[in-house]
Amino acid sequence: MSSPTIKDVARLAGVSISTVSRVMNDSKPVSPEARRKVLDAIKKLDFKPNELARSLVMRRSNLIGVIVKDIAISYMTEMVRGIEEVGRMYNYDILLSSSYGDIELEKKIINFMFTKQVEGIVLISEDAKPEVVYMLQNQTIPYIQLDKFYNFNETYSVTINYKEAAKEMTEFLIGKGHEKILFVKEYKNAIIGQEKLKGYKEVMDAHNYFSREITVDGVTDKEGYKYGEEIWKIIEHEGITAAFFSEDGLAIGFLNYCYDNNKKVPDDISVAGFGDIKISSLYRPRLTTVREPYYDYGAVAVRKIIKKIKDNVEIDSATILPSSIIERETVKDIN
Amino acid sequence: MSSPTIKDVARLAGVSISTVSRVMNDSKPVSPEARRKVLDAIKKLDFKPNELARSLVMRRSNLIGVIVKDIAISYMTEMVRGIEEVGRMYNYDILLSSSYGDIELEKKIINFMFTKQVEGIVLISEDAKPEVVYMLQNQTIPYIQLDKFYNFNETYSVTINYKEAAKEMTEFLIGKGHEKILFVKEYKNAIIGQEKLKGYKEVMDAHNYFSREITVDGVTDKEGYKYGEEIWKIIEHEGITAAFFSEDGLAIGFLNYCYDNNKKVPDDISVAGFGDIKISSLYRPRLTTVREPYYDYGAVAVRKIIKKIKDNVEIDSATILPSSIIERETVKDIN
DNA sequence: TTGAAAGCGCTAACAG
DNA sequence: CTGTTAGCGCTTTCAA
Repeated sequence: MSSPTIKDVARLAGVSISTVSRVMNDSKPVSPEARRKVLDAIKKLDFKPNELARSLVMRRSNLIGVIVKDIAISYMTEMVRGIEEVGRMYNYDILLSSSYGDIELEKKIINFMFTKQVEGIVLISEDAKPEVVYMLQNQTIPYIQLDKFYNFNETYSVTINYKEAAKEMTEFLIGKGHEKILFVKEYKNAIIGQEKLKGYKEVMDAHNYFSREITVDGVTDKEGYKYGEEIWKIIEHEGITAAFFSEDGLAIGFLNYCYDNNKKVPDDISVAGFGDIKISSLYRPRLTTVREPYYDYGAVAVRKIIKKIKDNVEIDSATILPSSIIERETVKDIN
Repeated sequence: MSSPTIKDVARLAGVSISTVSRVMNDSKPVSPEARRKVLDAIKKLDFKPNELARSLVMRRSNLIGVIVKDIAISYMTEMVRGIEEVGRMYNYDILLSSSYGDIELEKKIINFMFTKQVEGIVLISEDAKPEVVYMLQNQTIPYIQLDKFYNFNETYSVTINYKEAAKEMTEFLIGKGHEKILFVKEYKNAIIGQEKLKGYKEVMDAHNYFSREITVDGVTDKEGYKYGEEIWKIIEHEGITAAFFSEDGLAIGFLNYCYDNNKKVPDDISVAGFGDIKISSLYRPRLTTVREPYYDYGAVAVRKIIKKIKDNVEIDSATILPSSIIERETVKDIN
């Protein structure tokens, strides 16, 4: 009934369990004769080693715990993909859990992952709470935080240079002839949002253009839509020609608002986003935006974790990846 | 250095490891005194039981293996969400792997999951190959297949009644005054696509309307776009007023084609989809479509698996969930 | 109510 | 090259 064990294989092959173990792992020389018998027995019994037992004795679970806020958020999915693909290259498997932003649940999940003996953790929670970060810091398993909005510099992470990226986009807009640019910033105290804002401001200042911002309470299309009217008022009132959203979700929501209210993009207003989430290239008009390498965030993160596991060498706390401007259809050249 | 074990707790508490185990699991009466000492020790050492060891002896991993074609496909994500949320309710964790449609990899993953002692498997591969299904059938771990395009009736699954749903949508379109309706079908031999087509045809026949179909080699917006021109020719040539796509992805691609080629939806052509994937309600104009309960597919699937695990009672091979028509903006009332 | 001991399936000295 | 043995960290008889 229950699956065969190494013992069954040994018995059938007429050797000891050590020999079986040795051929399975190629860990020590085994005579061709014995090897053949073992291999035969394995095939005959359709034997599959119990990884749990192996993990127990090896003290290696080959598991990476991934905690996401919500797997349905498309950019998180991209990250998970990166994690999974390179994880598999190194024979690591993914234990996945969603926290839905519930901090107590998140803490429970982390503890739970410890009990499952994960060898590393990547936390994708958008806005990890200090308590949680603290938990992670005060233990020995390597971890990386992949937070799109908040990130604590003391923590291991992989990001782009948000400020530089925002500067580039602002320059891009200016290059297209825009001087009155509105910056729409996510959340109130999102650290990363602040960075983007800084970049925008620096460039505007350098050009002696008047900078104008509005902060929106959220990051999704819902909020972009909700604030549409308010944003539009500013646009009209101040003669804004381009709106630079700190998040694609917000931009898409605003695009929806425009569609529903008969404002033409980019004729009536140019809009730029930040992130290049999946929908941005699918939507019409296609969103011009800053591309963040989500897949690579994940890929690099596991790579760092695995390196730490293998070599136990301290990893640099932050890795900065390149970003780029993706020009599509929502920004008009008004030169 | 390494984390404390049950032995350490026992030593510190001055009791045997059995006693520690008993208080952890409430498995047998323990004197209040001993319990207190154990609890103290646990707290003092910040002891976390090793689930691997426990699983080994209990022969229960509390793991459900989930194999998806690609986690970045949005409806799959929804399913995974359902799996995860109800899984957690029963204390099951998700071991996630993507197959990217590679059948050899898929088989490897399945075997691998067996070695990890998963207690159940849910396979979300869009078009599981017979070989793979065969593997699943010839072993004892419960499994469920969640395939959107192909599904083998002999296999455990949870779906909607595709034919009925397509009938409803066709009736809906007719109710809006459309008589010349084009059905755009995914793939060549997708069984589920056939079902939808049947539903459409039955209704058209019943009304004595001429049915017209085209089969497209794919299911995503890419193909919907690619076939846009061909579809449009048919529309013009045959005076079609509404196009019913067997998949939302296809419909979105076609909507993009229309946008890029200055065809107005729904003024020039009405379009309906099937699935209600995430983008369908975000896109403008919003897509009128058939809603499939993706989250519930996943939720019901695990529930069935867990029931099988717990009660070892045979589960009905297919569960049919309700679907519904979501009326939005892409279908015009031409009555 | 408790502890000793066996064992889950496997790996890794150790001796031969 | 091979078998014996001692665990990995935990649960669970079995006696006491």
